[in-house]
Amino acid sequence: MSHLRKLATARWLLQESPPDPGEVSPSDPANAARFASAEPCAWLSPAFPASCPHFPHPYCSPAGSIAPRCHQQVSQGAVASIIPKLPPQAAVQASELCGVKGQAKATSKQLAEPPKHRRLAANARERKRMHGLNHAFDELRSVIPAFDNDKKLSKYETLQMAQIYIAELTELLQNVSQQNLGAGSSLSDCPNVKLCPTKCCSLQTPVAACSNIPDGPPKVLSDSTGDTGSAAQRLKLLSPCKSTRNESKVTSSRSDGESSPHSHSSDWEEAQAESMACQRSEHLSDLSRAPMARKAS
DNA sequence: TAGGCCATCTGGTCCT
DNA sequence: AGGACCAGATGGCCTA
Repeated sequence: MSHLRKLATARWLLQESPPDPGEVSPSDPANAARFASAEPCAWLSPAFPASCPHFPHPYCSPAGSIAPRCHQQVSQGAVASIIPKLPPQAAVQASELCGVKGQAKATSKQLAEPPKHRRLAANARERKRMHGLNHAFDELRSVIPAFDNDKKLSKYETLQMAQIYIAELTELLQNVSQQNLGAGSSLSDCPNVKLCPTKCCSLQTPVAACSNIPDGPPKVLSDSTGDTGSAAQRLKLLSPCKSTRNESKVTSSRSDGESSPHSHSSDWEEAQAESMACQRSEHLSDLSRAPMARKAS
């Protein structure tokens, strides 16, 4: 868990540009306590439930109907394409659910509601829950590296990429820590190295090495190759190889986990890095096989 | 047209 | 008892 906390801070520190208003700074004393908490839920932005300016209530539109995808990156067209799927009763029920919070408790009549109404209410809750899950996936997509593809990452790919991204950031931290121990000079003298400015977390190690570290999370990556020496560069190469990578893709990545998804690319020349990727891919492969085993049972 | 991905519904289970 | 969570089923949309 401490790794995740470090990464939350690392990601913050890697950004040179001022954060978005909605972004959370771990150096903020108010947020420091959150990031210091051992409970991951505490790390979530308090603004999360109302993070979408269009729908103040989480996943409920102002009109009370379900907002299928309450996220800035989702076009209105996408929303419109989903809303009609909702059965009319469900929309009505959802509006009731969305507006009922904080209001009077259920009446005896509501308590004795027929099973059909309960089923509809459960459907609405489930819908809302899944929307929350999708929102979380969207948030995750927004912070992990991705190629400039039109197509967004699938849920499965998003989880894979997040896992790889976290592993690479962790490795980056470890590498720089070792450099810090080995080198006699203070890394804090290097303009490209930033130390966690607060005691909000245990991260007192540099979060960026003095070589080829991108200014921020590589939101959009090109498929250009270059110096593969840094961990950050390797991270680029670990990014999905859909349309921009081709030829020697080892196996295709399937969301049902039937094959071993390999994330490394054909132009990966560093044998060591390739070895690492293979190990990671094997690990991912193991993970991806797990659901199949459960299915088979 | 087949396959992938997704949203939704549904019933079961667990938890508070 | 009611809500959260989960997984299976189903149907729609999109793409190769």
